[in-house]
Amino acid sequence: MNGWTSRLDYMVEKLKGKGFRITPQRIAIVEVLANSCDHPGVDQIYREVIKRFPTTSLATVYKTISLLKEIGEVTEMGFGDGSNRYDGRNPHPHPHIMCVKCKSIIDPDLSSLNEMSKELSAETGYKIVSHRLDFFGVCPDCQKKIE
Amino acid sequence: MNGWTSRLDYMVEKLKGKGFRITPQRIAIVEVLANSCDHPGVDQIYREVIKRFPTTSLATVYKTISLLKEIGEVTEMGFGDGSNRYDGRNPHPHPHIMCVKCKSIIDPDLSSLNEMSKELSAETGYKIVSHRLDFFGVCPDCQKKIE
DNA sequence: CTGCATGCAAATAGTTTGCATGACG
DNA sequence: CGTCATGCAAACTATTTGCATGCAG
Repeated sequence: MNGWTSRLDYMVEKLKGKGFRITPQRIAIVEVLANSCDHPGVDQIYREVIKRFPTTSLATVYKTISLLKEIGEVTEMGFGDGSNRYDGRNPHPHPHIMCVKCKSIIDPDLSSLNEMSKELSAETGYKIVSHRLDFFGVCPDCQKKIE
Repeated sequence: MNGWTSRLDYMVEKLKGKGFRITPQRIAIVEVLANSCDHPGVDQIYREVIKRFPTTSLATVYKTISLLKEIGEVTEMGFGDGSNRYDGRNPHPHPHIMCVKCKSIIDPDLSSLNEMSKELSAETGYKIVSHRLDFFGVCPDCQKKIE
């Protein structure tokens, strides 16, 4: 993120370093994940990837995402209703806001989360390893549109 | 919750008030949801219900849960991996902690969430309608068990 | 009685898996 | 060259839906 190496490169190098092979399909998938700011779903990633590698299969997309999840470079955001979205830019837990109308997702700034974890840990005795904080609302654009 | 009427009664009355029919299956399902502190999944609710109404179908469980979600008396907690858990005791958004080993879920005390929503609203222009805050960790019991 | 609720089975959607073929290292 | 990745199709799982029958109001 500091300029002399891109997130794309970082993820590719990490895969390489773990002994995984670098294939054009994987590069394409990682590239979409590294460059998408809109927290894409599998379908969206798939559609982007086949623009450049039309033979790529959905299974490969799933397998690659799964691989990236395992090495901790992609976060899956499950929304119960069978719609997973992915964050490949910042895989560490952080808050999201999803618009309930247009389904867009953004990353708001919000501190005081780590403190919360610690407070919680002390209070409950749990060893906190992760968290998720999602807000649901109506984005400014959708508020303007007449129902 | 204040003694002179139970959560079960409240939910049944609300269903009745909205014009829905009160069937023994619905009572049984609502009862499980109203009395379970462990945030049960559909399978668990189903298994409890057929103890008393062996003919109850899974479809009815799903339909009733869906109904209760619509009238705002049950919260669905989706965990992406196709494992929904439900909270029928306190349907308003509140934090959870799930143990990543035994999958138990408890409700910790944690204030300062509403402030967060307001701060967020002011910052992003979103009209926040809901949120979810889930922590993942290892519960005290599971920490004792040797891996 | 009348219509909504039930229960069964089939349909659906998202995701995973097995296996033969192909290509990275 | 050997092994791992790919792509296809079939398998899976959780959930939804259609429809005939049953029961609540």
